[in-house]
Amino acid sequence: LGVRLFTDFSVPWTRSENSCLLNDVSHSGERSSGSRQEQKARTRRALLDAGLRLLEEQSLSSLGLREITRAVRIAPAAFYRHFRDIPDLGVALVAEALGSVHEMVGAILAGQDDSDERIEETVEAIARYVRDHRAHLRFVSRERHGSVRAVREAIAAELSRFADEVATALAPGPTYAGWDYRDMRMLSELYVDHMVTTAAAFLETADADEAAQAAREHAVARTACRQLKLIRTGCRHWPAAG
Amino acid sequence: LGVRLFTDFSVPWTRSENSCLLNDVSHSGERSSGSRQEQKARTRRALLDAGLRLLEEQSLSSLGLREITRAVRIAPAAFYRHFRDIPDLGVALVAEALGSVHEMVGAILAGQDDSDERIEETVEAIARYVRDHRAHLRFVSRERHGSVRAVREAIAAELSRFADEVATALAPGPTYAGWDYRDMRMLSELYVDHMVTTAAAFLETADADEAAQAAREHAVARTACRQLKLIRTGCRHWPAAG
DNA sequence: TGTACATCAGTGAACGCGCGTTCACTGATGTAC
DNA sequence: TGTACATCAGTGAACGCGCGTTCACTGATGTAC
Repeated sequence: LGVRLFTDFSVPWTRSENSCLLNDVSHSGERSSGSRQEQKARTRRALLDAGLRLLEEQSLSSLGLREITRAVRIAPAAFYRHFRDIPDLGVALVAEALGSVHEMVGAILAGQDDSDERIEETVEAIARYVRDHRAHLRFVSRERHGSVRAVREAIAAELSRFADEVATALAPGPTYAGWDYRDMRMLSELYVDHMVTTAAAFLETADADEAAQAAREHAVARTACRQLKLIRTGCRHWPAAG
Repeated sequence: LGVRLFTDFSVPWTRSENSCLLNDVSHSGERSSGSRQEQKARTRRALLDAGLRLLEEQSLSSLGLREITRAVRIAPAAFYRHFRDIPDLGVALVAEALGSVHEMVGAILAGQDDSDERIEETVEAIARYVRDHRAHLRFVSRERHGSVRAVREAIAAELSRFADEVATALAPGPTYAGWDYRDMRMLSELYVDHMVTTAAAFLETADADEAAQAAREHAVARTACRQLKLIRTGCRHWPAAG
């Protein structure tokens, strides 16, 4: 057993849909035990990667099982060794995509203050994160309101966790001394929604011309910073005197 | 020529995919001139309605041309008399959906002040609008970041127009006396994004239990109101003193 | 008013195609003795 | 260390099906005289 996995999309050179290729992933140096499950894990990864790549230009509900297995160069039926169906793969992608966002959010929240510099660093962190995880975030942004219920719910659950984390991290700050739970929650939801909107805006700055893209990113960042500063100003004077 | 158009989804009673039905839409009372184009317009409407209905549970990229024509009970080929392809129908739906939102936004902006009552009326207007135009708004929310470029761009263009309208309407207010164009633009974009997010949240309150749905709607409305009040507070103290 | 002709929305059959799922199978990896 | 057996990731052929698009067509509506 063993198959060379492809995640590139080069045109196949054979006419047959599923070409059988010799294994060239030798495990000679590794401890033999576990190599079967390692191979399985590698195929699973290849399926997720290929799916993610295909999802940059389409939505989950139109993604074909055969399309993915073709990209990975395995037989269609092999898909079922790893996922029940396409939505199941989608849920796995959500876990992967938003799991790693938790780290970024944690880093942003650590040692939080509300200085201008902090806001600018936060927006810059989002910009960087989008640049480095474009495919994952495009997927989440697209499927957040997509037609696959299980995926929508998985995303909503993760975003709700983000709101919890933000609320917990901010609450001890001096700005929020008199705030009740509802206030903290509405603020953290506003921040999370703003983060999602900003990330989506960064995603849409993609441009063939590198300079043009940088300029558009800069514009999005400036707007996002001002909006965060406006919200911060609101926080400092909350609840409103009149 | 003439065909009875169906927009209901009842199970067909014949085994043949396209059953030919007698015309029962008589035009006897109408002036004969224009009745051909009226019939065409009626079919077009039926296609849009059926598409919209099907799109409540799927995304545009997975919507089938045959699926729509089956719902309307016309031959698949007849679709091409009205739209070039499915994305083309999608763009028509965007124009329809967001065209009517312009009216609501206009009504909200007319005689704008920033009292608590005003904010609550605004959120209530959004809730009502979502209740009355669920399918249209679900479609827009889903396709805003969907995989069909033409539709995404049409939506983005409309939202940008909303931001313009909001900026123009708010600018004369006393609160915004010292604001430059960039500030007004970032604020109006924040408002538009917030409106979109809130509308999407209302969409997701759908629940079989009517009382449960009302409760969830109320929770969304309360949060949205507080967020708008927070932003308003920010506006009143903008630019930040420290 | 009546007749001959043009228009064109909708038909229905045909096409080639790729889809998701099933199934018995293969053969390398892993294990028990 | 060697042998016999179990496991199971991946195979490849087959299935029935619905898809988007094309085409020559039909026949009611509309128009010119």
